[in-house]
Amino acid sequence: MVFSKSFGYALRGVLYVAVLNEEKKKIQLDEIAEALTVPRYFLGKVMRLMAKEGIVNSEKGHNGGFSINEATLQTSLLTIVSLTEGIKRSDSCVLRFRKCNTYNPCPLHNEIESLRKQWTNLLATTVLSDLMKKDAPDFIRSIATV
Amino acid sequence: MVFSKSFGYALRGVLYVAVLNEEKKKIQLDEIAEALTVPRYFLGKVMRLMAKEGIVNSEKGHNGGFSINEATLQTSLLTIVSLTEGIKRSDSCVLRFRKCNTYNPCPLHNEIESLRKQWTNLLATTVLSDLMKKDAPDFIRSIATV
DNA sequence: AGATCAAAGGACATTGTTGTCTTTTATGGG
DNA sequence: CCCATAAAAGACAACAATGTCCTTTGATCT
Repeated sequence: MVFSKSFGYALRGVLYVAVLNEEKKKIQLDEIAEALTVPRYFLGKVMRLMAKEGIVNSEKGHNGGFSINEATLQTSLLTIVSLTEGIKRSDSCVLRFRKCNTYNPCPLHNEIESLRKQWTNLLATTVLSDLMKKDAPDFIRSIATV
Repeated sequence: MVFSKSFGYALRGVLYVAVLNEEKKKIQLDEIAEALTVPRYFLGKVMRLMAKEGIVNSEKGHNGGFSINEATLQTSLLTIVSLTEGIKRSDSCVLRFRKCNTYNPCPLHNEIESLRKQWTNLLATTVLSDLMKKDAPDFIRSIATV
């Protein structure tokens, strides 16, 4: 129930671009990294992945930078988790028992499945716009550092 | 909601010792590692930690090996998680927002806290004896490999 | 066209987890 | 007392996640 740093950088980076969309359409990596106090080049890789997956737009050169698109605000947390966590948190048994599944469940299988479903459901139904506050400066403060 | 390999090795190693207690009191590392198909020396470190924390007993030399004690079967999953996961999965915000807490909650704070509590409660109230089956061979098969 | 800007991409360092091997220490048996 | 045995302990290798730096690519502006 703890996600990678990559996930945190991705989420907060995209949210930063999204919340500033009213003010300026294009945001540069340097600004994001500084505002969020996040390692610049590592954030670059993460944002690149977000752009490649169509969650944000990115443009090179003069007046380049990251900007939101039609998909951005409707992107679910589950999408970002999936992209940044790889296949790590798959459906393997939490207790790391052998061949634990519906037909051959470990002793906690049902309880764990129930929690896992609630958890996945929360991530799947929460989209980025659900997380944003109207008050941009206040919101930025809330995502500024870990 | 996925634990480290160390956790899995610790849990399954201790369970193996516990379920064989009827047959023989002392179990050697070699046997555990082979039965569970687990890296021997790494398991050694993990079992050493379990012994140091009093979750199992260990004795050197002739007729040495690991054995259970009064605490073993009453050890909770939360205890083993805490020992093997360090302080990683602490109470920091799952969304990795800044200073997220009761007074300054992130947008998902309450939902996440609720799930986190259910999860912690499950781990805290489940002890090793809850996981074990009467049928030792069958149980060993169920924990034999990941 | 040339200069400049900003993301893309690749090389490499650091750190933490996992895995392997060797030596040391403690215990019981002959 | 000496030897065999088994865990303890420490050194080191492999691997993945994270973090840093440098070069390349593509776009815009003059």
